[in-house]
Amino acid sequence: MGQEKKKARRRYRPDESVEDTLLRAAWLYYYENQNQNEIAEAFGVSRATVVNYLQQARERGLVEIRLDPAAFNRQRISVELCRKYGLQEAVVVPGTQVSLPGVAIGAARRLPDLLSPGDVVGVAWGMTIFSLSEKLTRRTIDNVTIVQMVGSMASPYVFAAESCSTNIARRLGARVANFYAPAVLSSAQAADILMQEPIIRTQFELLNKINKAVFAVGSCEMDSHVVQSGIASPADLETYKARGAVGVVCGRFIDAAGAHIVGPLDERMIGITPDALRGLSVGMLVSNGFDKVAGMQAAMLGGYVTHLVTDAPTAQALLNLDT
Amino acid sequence: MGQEKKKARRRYRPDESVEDTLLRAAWLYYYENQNQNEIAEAFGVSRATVVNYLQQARERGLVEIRLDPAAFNRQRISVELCRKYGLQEAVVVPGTQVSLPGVAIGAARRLPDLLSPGDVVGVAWGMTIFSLSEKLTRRTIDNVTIVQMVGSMASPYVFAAESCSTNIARRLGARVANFYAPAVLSSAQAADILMQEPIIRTQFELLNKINKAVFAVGSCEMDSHVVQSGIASPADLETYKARGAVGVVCGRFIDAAGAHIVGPLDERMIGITPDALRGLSVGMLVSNGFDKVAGMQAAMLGGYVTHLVTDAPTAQALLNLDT
DNA sequence: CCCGTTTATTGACAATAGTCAAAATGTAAT
DNA sequence: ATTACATTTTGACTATTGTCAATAAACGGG
Repeated sequence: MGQEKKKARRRYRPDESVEDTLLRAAWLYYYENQNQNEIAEAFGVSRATVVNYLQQARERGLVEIRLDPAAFNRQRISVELCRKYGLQEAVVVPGTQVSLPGVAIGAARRLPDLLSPGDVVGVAWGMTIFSLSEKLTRRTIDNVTIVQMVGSMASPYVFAAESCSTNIARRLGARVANFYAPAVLSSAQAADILMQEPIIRTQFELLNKINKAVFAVGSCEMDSHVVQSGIASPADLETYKARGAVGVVCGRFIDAAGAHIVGPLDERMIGITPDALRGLSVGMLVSNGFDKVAGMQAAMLGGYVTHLVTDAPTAQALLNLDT
Repeated sequence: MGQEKKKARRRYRPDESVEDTLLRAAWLYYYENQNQNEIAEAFGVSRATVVNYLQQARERGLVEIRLDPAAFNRQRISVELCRKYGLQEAVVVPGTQVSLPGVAIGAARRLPDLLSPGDVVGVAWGMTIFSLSEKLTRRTIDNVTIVQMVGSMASPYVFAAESCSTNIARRLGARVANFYAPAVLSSAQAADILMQEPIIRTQFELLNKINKAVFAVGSCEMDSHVVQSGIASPADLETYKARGAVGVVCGRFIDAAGAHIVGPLDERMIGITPDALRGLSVGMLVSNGFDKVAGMQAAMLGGYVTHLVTDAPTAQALLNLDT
């Protein structure tokens, strides 16, 4: 009838679930290499709408773009790190800069692949882990439990400590068990009392069941996370440093060999001890920065780490260290 | 110095392996959402070169774009197919047309996910399987053996029968065991003699070890694959049809319930029998087209199928059938 | 050292994709 | 019905990406 341009004006598409539409669009675009114009025509919508469909499909996790993890492990620097520290895997984020967002992306992309149904995953908290938690894309893994490994603190950063575990759990469609306790109390007695609380005991029982864990190391500089977050005072820090501390894992100080240094703070702390991190099927250390190198090495020598995520400059620094 | 435009003319990048470069480019592009201009600048090359890097990264399988398999299984039509035919999974390729390339892409994208190290995978041959084999992207899975399930024939198509298994094996980095025999011989005696040959016996021993299989069904129309490829004469076809044949699996005729119809041809054939396809951990049926519907249903009722890949129109036709 | 060959790279142009404010549609309350 | 509000879609504009023939560097004899 020669008046095709008179558009049958839009209606919502009720006859088909939204996901089906997104999936169809994504299929044509990514698998059949049709362009947005062709898809728009096939669907009878504008191209801009197709752009939206594709965006939504990506947001919902219907489309996943991933770099082959095996390729990272083939990198020279990664191979050398694995050999030097006996790691299962080292993801070295490319780039010449020390980049927190970079390692967070790297860890976020890798983590879901390392999890299986039934896992109980311990999660520390801090800037790095929080950043990781935000870069994770939605991807449900059945029957996973995320367990906060260290009590919360009023954070010096913009995020709440428990949001690390909570974010991760939400994005993975997992259960979450947070600590309803501060990381450090004012006295050993207070800590003891709290430790008797059923809700805290339950958390510790869960901590005994973790088979995988994700954590960073903190440095022993004065501006480090342990101090900033109020877990340790500058004086505490000095005490531990005098006893050989080179890094912090889950709020606990470790020496150059990775051994847990039990000091005055420890009896007032609520959280996992490093020893419980040994022998897990996945111990993912996510850290970068030259100030962390000593601590990272210690953590690896201590046997807490099976999977390392860091960036190229930090990786190189780790390789340059003496063993 | 004001003369930045004077380009330091290109040299090959020797200091770094090619893959590292590709991986770095892909990282920045896909994970850090930098555009090609930024990457070109960072690398000190032209943007066109970055385009090439990214293309190569995709070709080498460093980048993988995948649609969430779970999403396909959430589709109404897929759920209904699974229920009706007791399948583990039904991948229904979106679209309103019957599309061979479509199902080939669908199967090619799904197949690697279903394989694990150590698998021995039986592969039939035909137009569909060949198409699948060409759409597969390179992705190595350790210690996989691909076994041709049906003897070869001078194919009426452009491809050689054994190229189905060979292509698949190559793309998966797997071993391949092809049949050095025709699918059908002129007499039962000839078949018997051939069956005694060590090289053929070895192949059959391997066929007994397959734990997964990929195949299509053929129709019983006069223009069907079995006839075209010379396995069956039109007269043979009529004989089997008179005995209730509705489809062909691995060159063997099956009835509406999926039972293998043993007829005059069978004793002259070299290849797996349908019964050996039952009980595998993956039996992937890849087929589409209205002429195949009866055969597909028969194959599913016969218990040969755990995973179905088809297109939307064919899927709908399968659902419309009486059981 | 020269010269043909191969490979990697580039610039200019064409094609494709993303953005955003405005308009159309759906929804829910009055 | 009518209105106010939220959501979806759209067109026009801009940004980004892909193509391809031309060109420079590396390679491999003779």
